[in-house]
Amino acid sequence: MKSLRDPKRRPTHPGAVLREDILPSLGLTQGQFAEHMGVSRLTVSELVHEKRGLSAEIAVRLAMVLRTTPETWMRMQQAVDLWEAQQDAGKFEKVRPLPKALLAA
Amino acid sequence: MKSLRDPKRRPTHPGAVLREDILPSLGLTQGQFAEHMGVSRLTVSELVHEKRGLSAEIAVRLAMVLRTTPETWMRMQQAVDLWEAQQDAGKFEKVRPLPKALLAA
DNA sequence: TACACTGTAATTAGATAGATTACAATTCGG
DNA sequence: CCGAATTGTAATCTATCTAATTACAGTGTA
Repeated sequence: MKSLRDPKRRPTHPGAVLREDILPSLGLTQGQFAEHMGVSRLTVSELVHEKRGLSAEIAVRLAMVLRTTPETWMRMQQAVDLWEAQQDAGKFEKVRPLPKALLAA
Repeated sequence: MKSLRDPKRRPTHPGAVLREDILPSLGLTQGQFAEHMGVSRLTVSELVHEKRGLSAEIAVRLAMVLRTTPETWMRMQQAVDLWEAQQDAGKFEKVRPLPKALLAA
């Protein structure tokens, strides 16, 4: 019923989790949270509004602050990145899949 | 015994897989493979020599050419990105983990 | 030897992350 | 209600990265 990466809707941006789950439940302001992360308030604000991607560095910082693993955050961002790349269908017109025969090896 | 993301060695770069597995088994030159992907020869060469990361766009192209999924390639690159980010231990000195008490919610 | 393939370098263009600063709008506590 | 805190946004700057193109030297190998 639900295929995984097909013409689906845009996957959840990690910033949405910060915005909707983490920050509210912590009762911290963006500024306070930014301080914990050791980044500027603007970095948090733009993340929360999905104006930028979540970099590996930010994933590590989040994991440290929240005492979790960076992989979770990386996975979410990866899903968004992949989805974004695939939107540009035109870019891949010249791609020539290899004949199945060749891929046996 | 083996922890997952600790002070481990650098994870395998996706370019290494191209270099050591894919290209040899296909018997294609870098130039030919680049044509299939619809990118320049240089892009393939630098990937194969791990001079650059594997972007989401390249992951999609590889998946199309090799008739697999882009996620495999993304995961490999993600591991490298995370490892790289964590090398810079100094960058994270000012990070202040939240008290466990606060993270109960 | 001639040709194909490869590694590399230089250059250019376009994106992106992050810092800093600034300002207007909004929210909220006293 | 008012002043302070918080927020959204914009502009600017630096640094980094991808990718294309072009070029050239080395290494094969038929």
